[in-house]
Amino acid sequence: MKIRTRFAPSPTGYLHIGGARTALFSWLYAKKMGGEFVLRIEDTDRERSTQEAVDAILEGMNWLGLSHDEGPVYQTDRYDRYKEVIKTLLNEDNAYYCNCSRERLDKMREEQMANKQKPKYDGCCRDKGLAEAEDTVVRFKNPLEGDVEITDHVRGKVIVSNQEIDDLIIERSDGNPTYNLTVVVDDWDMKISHVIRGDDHLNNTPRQINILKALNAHIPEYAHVPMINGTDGKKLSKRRDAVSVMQYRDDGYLKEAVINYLVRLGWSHGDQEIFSPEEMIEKFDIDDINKSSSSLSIEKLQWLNQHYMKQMTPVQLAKELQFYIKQANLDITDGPNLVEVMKVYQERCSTLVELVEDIRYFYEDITEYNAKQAKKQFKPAAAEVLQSLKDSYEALDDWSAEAIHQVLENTVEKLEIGFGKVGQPLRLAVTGHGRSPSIDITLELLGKQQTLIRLEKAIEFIESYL
RNA sequence: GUCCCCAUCGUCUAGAGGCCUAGGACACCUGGUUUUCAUCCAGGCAACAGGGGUUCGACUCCCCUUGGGGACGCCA
Repeated sequence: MKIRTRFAPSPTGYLHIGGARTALFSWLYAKKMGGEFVLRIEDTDRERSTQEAVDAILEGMNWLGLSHDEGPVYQTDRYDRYKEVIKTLLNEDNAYYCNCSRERLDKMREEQMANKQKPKYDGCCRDKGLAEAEDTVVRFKNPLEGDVEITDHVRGKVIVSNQEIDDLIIERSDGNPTYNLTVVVDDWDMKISHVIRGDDHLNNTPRQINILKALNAHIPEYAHVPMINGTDGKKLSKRRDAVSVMQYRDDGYLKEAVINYLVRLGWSHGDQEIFSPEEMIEKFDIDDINKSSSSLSIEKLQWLNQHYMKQMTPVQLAKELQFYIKQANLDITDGPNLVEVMKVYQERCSTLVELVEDIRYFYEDITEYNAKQAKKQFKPAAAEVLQSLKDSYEALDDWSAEAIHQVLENTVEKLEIGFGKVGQPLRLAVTGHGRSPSIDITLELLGKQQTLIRLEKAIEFIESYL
């Protein structure tokens, strides 16, 4: 049998990080098995589904490179089919019309809760043989006795008593089918062999299996993957955590890092931390997915991101950075060649956003000096050092890192002070803060003219301070 | 409340009864390299939730407790 997996989000918001991981797992498994990955949009909730959300999900999938082999299939395009299945269920006495009012249902639930019982539909209309009417819904006739057994690739065997499951609504009073019916029909029709989805659906599985059985349909294999918690170990929260996948891109993370981070959340292969896409496909297996939920760790993501940034070629990195340069409103037309800057900067940052900010001084005037550094480096004596450097650099024709470095050494010797007393004030003068690549390379990239201007400014700054 | 699921360092995890004095990674700390920062290298701190069984022997199996999560919708 051909392996077919699917990702079936409901378009009520962006693609969130947990959904992305589920999609990744489904995608990896399909790829590994030489199967197909289907994208299905579960938009039967007409109230909440939006086109913007569909676009956002597609954008997220696209960014991560989780391409689908089939779809996107929209459930709203398949209403005729759902109607047909519901009719079959009705005809075969596996479903019935129900005219219980919402008020009655609400009241019943309340009473059951008060009686320390699990709220369940009491089957009031189950044997009434009601006909379709204005306010009727269709309910599935769940078996009254026996157990449902789920064999899950992550959980193992899970057994649920049918007494725990009530007669769920499969068609709303407005004629729209509901989730539990549509997933079942779609997974069946689309010949989905493996349903890989979030843990939150585990409780729905027994009722879905019952519907499948009533339909005499093939029951797929299941893998319910655990949830992802926020950085504090609690449920993901929009306020604390970056939940949307695109937020990670905007925050300066490479898709390679995000994918690698996600694959290791709930899955592992021995002690290996870094996986190329090919390795992931080769080594991933749904039987190796962990049972317990995991928490997000931005530090680890940052480490992975830095790893992938270091691994890129300067040209690739420069290309990748374009998006962030635009976002940061930085104009790089005047200043050193970006690729050259990447060469000396790519090991120094953990996100692309940070990288843009770190190289900003090459392309824009310094508006202020880092206060802490200024206090430390811009002491009165530094003005003299900077003046000496400025004089020497002014006279320097060969603006190469080697020559620049030679000047530095000469200055150290001439003034009889330590390297730190020269290098650090100089670094602060030209970059505005205390960190940069080797100071000679930094100056070379910055250029002679800018170097002299900034030295002059720094000297003025120190003198005005006195 | 009822049902279902889960439980190893702060975090991600290895561990499928003896290989465990519980391994790796991130973070953190220390030292080295670096005129700075970062990288890199060396080292360190740090966990089997608790209690009962089963067994010659439990991180590994069973039960209970505790703690966390999920479901209980005319949402998906």
